Amino acid sequence: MTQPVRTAPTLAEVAAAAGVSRSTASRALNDSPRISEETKKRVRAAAKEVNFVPNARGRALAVGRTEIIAVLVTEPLSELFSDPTYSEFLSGITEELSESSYLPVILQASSTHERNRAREHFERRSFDAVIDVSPYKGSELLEVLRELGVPTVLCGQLEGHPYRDVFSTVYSDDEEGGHFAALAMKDRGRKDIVAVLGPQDNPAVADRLRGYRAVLGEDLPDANVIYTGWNSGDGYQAMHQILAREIAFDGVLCGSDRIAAGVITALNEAGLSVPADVSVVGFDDHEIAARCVPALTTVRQPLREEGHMAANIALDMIKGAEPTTSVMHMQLIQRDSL
Amino acid sequence: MTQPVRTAPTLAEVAAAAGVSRSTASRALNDSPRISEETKKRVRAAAKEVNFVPNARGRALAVGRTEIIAVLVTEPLSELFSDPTYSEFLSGITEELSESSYLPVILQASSTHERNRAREHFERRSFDAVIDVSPYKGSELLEVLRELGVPTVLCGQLEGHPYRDVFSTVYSDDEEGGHFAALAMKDRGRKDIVAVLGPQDNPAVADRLRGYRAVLGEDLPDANVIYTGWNSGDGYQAMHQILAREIAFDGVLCGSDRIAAGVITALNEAGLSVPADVSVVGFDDHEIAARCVPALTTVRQPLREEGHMAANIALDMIKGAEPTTSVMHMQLIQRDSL
DNA sequence: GTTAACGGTGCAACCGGTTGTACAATCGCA
DNA sequence: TGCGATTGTACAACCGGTTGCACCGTTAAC
Repeated sequence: MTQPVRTAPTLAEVAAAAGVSRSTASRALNDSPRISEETKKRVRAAAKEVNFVPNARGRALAVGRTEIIAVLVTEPLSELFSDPTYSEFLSGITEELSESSYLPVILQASSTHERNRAREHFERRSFDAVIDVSPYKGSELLEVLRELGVPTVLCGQLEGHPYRDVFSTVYSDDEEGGHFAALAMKDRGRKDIVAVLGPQDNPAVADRLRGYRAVLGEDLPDANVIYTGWNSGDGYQAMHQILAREIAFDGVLCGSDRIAAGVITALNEAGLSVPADVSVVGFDDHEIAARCVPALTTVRQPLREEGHMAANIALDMIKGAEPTTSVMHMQLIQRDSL
Repeated sequence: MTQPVRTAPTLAEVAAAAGVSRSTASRALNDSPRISEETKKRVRAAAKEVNFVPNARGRALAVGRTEIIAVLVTEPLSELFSDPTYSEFLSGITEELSESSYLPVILQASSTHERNRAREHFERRSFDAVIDVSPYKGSELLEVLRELGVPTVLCGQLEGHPYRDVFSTVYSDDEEGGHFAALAMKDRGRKDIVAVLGPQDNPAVADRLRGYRAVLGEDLPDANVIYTGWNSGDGYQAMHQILAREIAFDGVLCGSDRIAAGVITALNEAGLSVPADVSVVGFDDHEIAARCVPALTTVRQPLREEGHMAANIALDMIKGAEPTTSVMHMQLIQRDSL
């Protein structure tokens, strides 16, 4: 009772239906200038008739491309996506590629097993390019990609990475972002700052903290730095802890806008007013930021644009372009929480 | 200054190096019984020598398979992965496939653009099978897959879904899980129950609630049902809200173990003891459950096994097996929080 | 000594497209 | 009328593997 498996129509059938040769049919469908309008019309009609779609395997072999780009994820997916910013970045990639005929697929390679499979498919040239979302780990795979000469884009700042001249790099300047947020606090005259950051092992978190510190120095003591998750619940809980300590503070720098939302809720519950008593600055310019009460001053990270950029660089490299490095800039979005 | 792009060695080169024909080389590498051990050894040595890996494009064309399985995600990735259970499920898939030569890739298809690209690649037969992680949405794609006869596994219970006879289905029985959790509460003599669930639009959440209700009836009034996120911070915040309401309750059913962890923290802060004053039951049997104080009684959802099952069914269908439906069973894990 | 059986190998076709080149038909122009 | 230029099409090779079948040299059996 299975659906009769319809075997897909081939170019030969289309050609026969249109009364032309395979080559003419191919050129007609690819809109070659050497084919007359009349013939093109006939071939297209025939193709539509039999529901023809060029087979990826045949096409890939002929043109030497699979038109698939792998988005490589070398950390556990749960960890990756607990940071909501990644989905924005990934959207940027798919958005950009949807203009082309390329398809992005996410390749998880956190375990050794997975890495081996991935390696194998890289060697087989299953993908035309690779975008590595978290190049801090899994460097054996990078080694393989380098050897194979697969066009590769690294997302994230790699200090002194040995492959600078082989791979392209895209990142936004997290330290600069921290700078902006901290400067805003300073300009507002805030002197006793608390930071509620994301996970401690996140490199972006470290960079942002460095940015904070460069501006604030001792106004942001070690004891006032809290590492937590990225969600509003995490911010809420962290702020509770801080309030319980009964230390004096007049500003909170947050690792994400959702953290900031939770922080504001907790502050309000404690009878503190934002921004009158305490200033709060978020990070990301997530859509939640504008909806907060008060509307959240935050640092905008051009994630979507970063995705666009990564995708475009990948496409260029497929066409033979040289590797490049591209730094995206942060921007302070002034609203009412400061 | 680019790395000289090493063009990959072909089978012909291996054959030449080993002094045999292409066909013999192919058979030797595929361990055909028709080739002598001696020759195999020679060919393998030659292959190793030039670092030969069969090209995916040529191979795919010849064998009619790409050896890539698409894991289709039709909701926004951020939403999907905010539910931590998915990563476990995905791990199950990759784990199982890593035994084979197949590679799973995640295909995001939430926007129309993305769906169109996906559709195109399905039609081109870029993938040998599809595992749909959230088949509740994006049914046009399912229609396409059905028409194309692409082996497809749906993960999730689809009541009265029209494609039952064409697609395979794998799901774990969420209602049964809710049943188990609620029964445990009832057996313990708890009568005033609060439920802190996941997001309201999640189908699994609805099924679990139905399971709770079937057992508890009016012991779980509507007003005591709270929808929130999946994280401990969310549970913490939700429990704060409940405590603020000053209603009487002696049991909390949680939508995830992380929610439960947050709930317990909040209860303790409020001076309530678990399980003496309040019983708490989690969901998932996440690794956090055993580490809670007190250790968390929870419902184990066999996510990893579900992933294994989905992967295996996909492989079987590729080999021509009929579609099947497979229901995974929940299990109550008794610990100390009840 | 001839032949059948058999193990080992190579030739060539095939998978499904794309593309260089040859060729036929049409046209313009002298 | 004859020529080259131009246009539209088809033939055939190619991408890089796999595989049906024919063929070769042994060895064993008669």
